[in-house]
Amino acid sequence: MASELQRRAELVEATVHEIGEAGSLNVTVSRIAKRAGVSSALAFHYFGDKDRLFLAAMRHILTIYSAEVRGALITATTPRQRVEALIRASFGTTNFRRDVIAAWLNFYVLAQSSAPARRLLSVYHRRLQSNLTHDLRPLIGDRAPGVAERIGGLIDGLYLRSAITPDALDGRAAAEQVLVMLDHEIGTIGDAK
Amino acid sequence: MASELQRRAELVEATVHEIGEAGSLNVTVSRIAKRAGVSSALAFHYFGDKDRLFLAAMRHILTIYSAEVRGALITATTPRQRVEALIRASFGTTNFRRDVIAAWLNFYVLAQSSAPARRLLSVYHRRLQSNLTHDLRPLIGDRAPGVAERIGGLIDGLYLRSAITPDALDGRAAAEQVLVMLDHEIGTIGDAK
DNA sequence: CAGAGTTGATTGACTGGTCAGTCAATGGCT
DNA sequence: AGCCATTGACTGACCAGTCAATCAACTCTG
Repeated sequence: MASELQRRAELVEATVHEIGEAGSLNVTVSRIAKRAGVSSALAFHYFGDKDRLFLAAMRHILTIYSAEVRGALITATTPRQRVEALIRASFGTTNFRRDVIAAWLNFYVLAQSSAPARRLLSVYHRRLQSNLTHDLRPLIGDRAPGVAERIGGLIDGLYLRSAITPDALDGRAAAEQVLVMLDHEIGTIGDAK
Repeated sequence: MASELQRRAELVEATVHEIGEAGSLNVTVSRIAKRAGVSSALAFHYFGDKDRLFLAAMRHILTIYSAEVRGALITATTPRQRVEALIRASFGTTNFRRDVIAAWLNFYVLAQSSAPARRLLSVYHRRLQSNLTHDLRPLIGDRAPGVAERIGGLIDGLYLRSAITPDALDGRAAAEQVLVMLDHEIGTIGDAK
């Protein structure tokens, strides 16, 4: 017998994995449970229903992402380096695993109809926005929020594109593109209105 | 009795509408057919299966979008105006209908697992990229492709965000953000590497 | 022009399969 | 004994896709 925490973790991992294989949320709880080596009834026992299992999986992904961001930030000293770290972390290897990509895309879809998903998504958005703004402010002052919004938007957009067509644009190239934009935004006196 | 073309159009419209209400592709063909005022068997008769019905719906959306782009372009004379028209059209009212947004999001999800969907999506990407590059070239020469990729990426990213959280960022504001970026990219001698 | 044949639109009823969620029961650990 | 993990077996609902059968319009022919 395993502890509840172990089982929950295994089920969450299995959920992400299955979503990755299916490419959608059309995944049966039975398959997820089988991959985790338990019966579907146990999944229901621990998570209540399918939706909450998905949300737990997404929370898990966000937790890993946060950890990666923190890890990248500790080696950065200057504000510029910190911004770069934030950008690079967004296109890090973890985020580009096939299953994580699938989870993200479906997460966006789910956010349309599920308030809890929308809340969780806005947590990510606010955190990224806040991180970027904080480190941009020493560089460009009051223009920071606007620039942060554009950088965040470009990150999301390029992530989306490289997720679907990895040949046309890989994670490294996408990060470079964002950095180029950063240079243009920082090196200019043009104002964000 | 109605003509095949009429019925196909009605079914496609109904499909988009139902996807919008559900927020996902979990829509039964029966419901779609009912909304179109026909039996589900007719939908299968005309489209073969559910997937092809969805793809037809997405093609329809892309067609409308293309028409809107063309419409916006005819009143534009300078390259700069043309680029602006492209950007504004992407955030036009049609694209921001609830059901169209839902279709787009699910389209991205589908593109992961469906080759036809992926092909269709890449048509959109290439067209946008090509349009942008074409009109940017007179302004910035060889930097055009890189800038076009960033602008396209920012369009997609901000669309995504304003689609999910319309309060935080509406279509108009998103378009303005892209235009600000355009100014920074154009008004700078910084190079895209 | 009557009516027999043809073609395409349209459907109701059905099937085979799937799946979320339940529940009573089992088995191990303390 | 009591608690928690765990499950097998079920069910009630739902759904994609099929099929054989109508129905409406049009055409050809005598």
